[in-house]
Amino acid sequence: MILLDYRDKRPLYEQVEEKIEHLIVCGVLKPNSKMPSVRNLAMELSINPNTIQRAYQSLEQDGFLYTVVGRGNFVSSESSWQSSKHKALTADLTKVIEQALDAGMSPASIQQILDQEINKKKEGQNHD
Amino acid sequence: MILLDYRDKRPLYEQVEEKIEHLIVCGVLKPNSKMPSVRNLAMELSINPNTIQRAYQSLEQDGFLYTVVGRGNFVSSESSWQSSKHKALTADLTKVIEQALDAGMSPASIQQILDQEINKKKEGQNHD
DNA sequence: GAAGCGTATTAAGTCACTTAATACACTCAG
DNA sequence: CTGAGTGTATTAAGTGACTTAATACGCTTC
Repeated sequence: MILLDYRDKRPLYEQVEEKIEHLIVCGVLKPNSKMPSVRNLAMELSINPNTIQRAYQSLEQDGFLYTVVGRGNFVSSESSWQSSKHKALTADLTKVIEQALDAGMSPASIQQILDQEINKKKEGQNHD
Repeated sequence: MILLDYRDKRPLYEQVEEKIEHLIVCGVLKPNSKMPSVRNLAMELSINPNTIQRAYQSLEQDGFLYTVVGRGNFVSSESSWQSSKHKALTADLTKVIEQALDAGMSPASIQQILDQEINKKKEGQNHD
């Protein structure tokens, strides 16, 4: 299910987290399907259950999983993690824009950057 | 000139950096005026010269100071650090907007956030 | 009540980062 | 051209946060 890379400098729980998120977003793991138990997955990867636990906890925070104590972890519905991602992005955008305005950057400059990125995105899609 | 706060959890060089940046932005330190030498300021604050050196180096990177080897550090012109700040902000904005678009956020949503922040800023200025 | 599950607490290990010690290189006044 | 001033490079010590593990606890189901 998952392959760890020990040459990767990032922590193990982050690798686990990232790969599971990918499997969910890509639709490999379907909503409401059961995830492996923290112990099983830990055994499979030869690491400590707490490491899996930490990954699962983060994934729950981000809306990708939900937990039923004593029963296991399950994949959330798409709407759940989509709204979660949306919230996070909104927070990031708000913060950066606030900073820019506080530092005296003109609204027009920011608008220009936004338009530019939107165009770049469009170009990337339909290059006919 | 500067007072260190040892209860502050942030590193010393960051405190020094921040306070000097503030003095420059506020116009207390005038362009082309000479900064204290790394040794003098270190002595005054009873810390290691390398710590001051590190702060000065960051400030140079950010366009607040310029160095003449063997002579000392000097305050940069306003245009220098203004353009530096502008660049950093532009990079931040570009990155976050890219992320948002890649994650499928609609241009309209982003536009809405921007407009909202611009209005908030305006309100804060002329509350008559 | 036993076997499965998630969870809490604690501690060991490690690693990046901050700070310092020290030696080197440049500039300029005398 | 020397010495006192300046910035700079290298190396190492210290420390603190973070990752991971060991272990014990509590819930759910059959």
